[in-house]
Amino acid sequence: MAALKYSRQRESIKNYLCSREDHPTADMVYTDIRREFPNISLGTVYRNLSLLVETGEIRKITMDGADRFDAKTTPHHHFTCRKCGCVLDVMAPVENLAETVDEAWEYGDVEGCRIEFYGICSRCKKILNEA
Amino acid sequence: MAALKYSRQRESIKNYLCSREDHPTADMVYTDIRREFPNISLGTVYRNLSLLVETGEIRKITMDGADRFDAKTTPHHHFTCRKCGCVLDVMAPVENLAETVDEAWEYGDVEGCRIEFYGICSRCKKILNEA
DNA sequence: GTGGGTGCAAATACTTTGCAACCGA
DNA sequence: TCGGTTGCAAAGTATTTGCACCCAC
Repeated sequence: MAALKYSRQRESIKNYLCSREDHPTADMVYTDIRREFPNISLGTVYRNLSLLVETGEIRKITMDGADRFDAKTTPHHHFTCRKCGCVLDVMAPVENLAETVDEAWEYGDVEGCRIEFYGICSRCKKILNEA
Repeated sequence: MAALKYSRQRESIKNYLCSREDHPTADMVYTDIRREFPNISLGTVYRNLSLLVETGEIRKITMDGADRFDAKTTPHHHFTCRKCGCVLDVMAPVENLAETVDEAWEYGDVEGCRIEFYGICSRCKKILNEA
C-alpha cells in the first residue's frame, strides 16, 4: 500500500466515527459528514473507510444490508435488533471463548473473532408491549 | 406467509445444499442446479433460498461479498480464509459461550449466535510455505 | 513537481421484484 | 379452478472504479 497522505476528509470521517456510540453505515457517514464537507462524494467516503480499515483504525462489520463501521477496535461483539435494525455493543467478557478460539487455530492463525447476537432490543420490546 | 406448495426446483436446491460440505453462494447454487434445470433463473434460486431460510431448513451466512447458504442448521461457527475466501465449519463446543450469551440477554431475546473466525486455511498456508 | 486524494459519474456486484404463463393441490 | 411458483427482465441497493483536477509533501 502506498504511503498515506493527510486528508481533511479522512480525519473528519475518523473523528466522526469516534464520536458515535452506534455503528453507522457508509451512507450515514456520508449524510452526516456533508454538514462539514458539503461537496464530499460517497465514493470518497467509501475509499476512506476502506483505508481506515486497512490501517486498523476502524473495524468493518458485515451484516445483513449495508456494512457498518466502528471506531472501537478493542475486541467486542454486537447485538442486532430484528425489529429496528439497530446495532449495539455487547461488552461481555471474551475469556470464555478461549477454548473455542484454540480449536480454531487448527484452521489457521486467528486474528480476530466476533459474535453476532440477534433479538429484540429493549426499546422495541417496550413499544411492542404498549401496542 | 402463505402455505408452501411443493416445487421440484426447491427440493433440488435443498438436496444440493445438503450434499455440500462447504457453504455455496446463491450464484454457485444457480450454476450447479442448472445441470438439472437448465432453464431455472437466478431469481428463482434466490426466492427459494429465502423461503428455505424462513422455514428454518437452511441458514444464511452474511459475510464479505455474497451471502452463503448452509443446510447444517445445528449451532456451529465458521472460519473464513483471508486468502482463498473458503468458508469452513468450526465444530467447537458452544457451552463455553453460555456466560456471554447470558450477558446478551440484557439487550433482548437471544435466538441465535455465531462466531466468525478469520485466518489462513491450512491449504493456503501450505501453498505460501512452498512459494 | 509528484503522487496520493477528491468529486463526479459510470460501472459493477449482489439481490429483489413485477409480470404473464405455469403447475400442484 | 385457485393460488403459489417459475422464467425473464428490469429495477433496486450497496460498493467500486476511471478520470481529470486538486492539494499535501
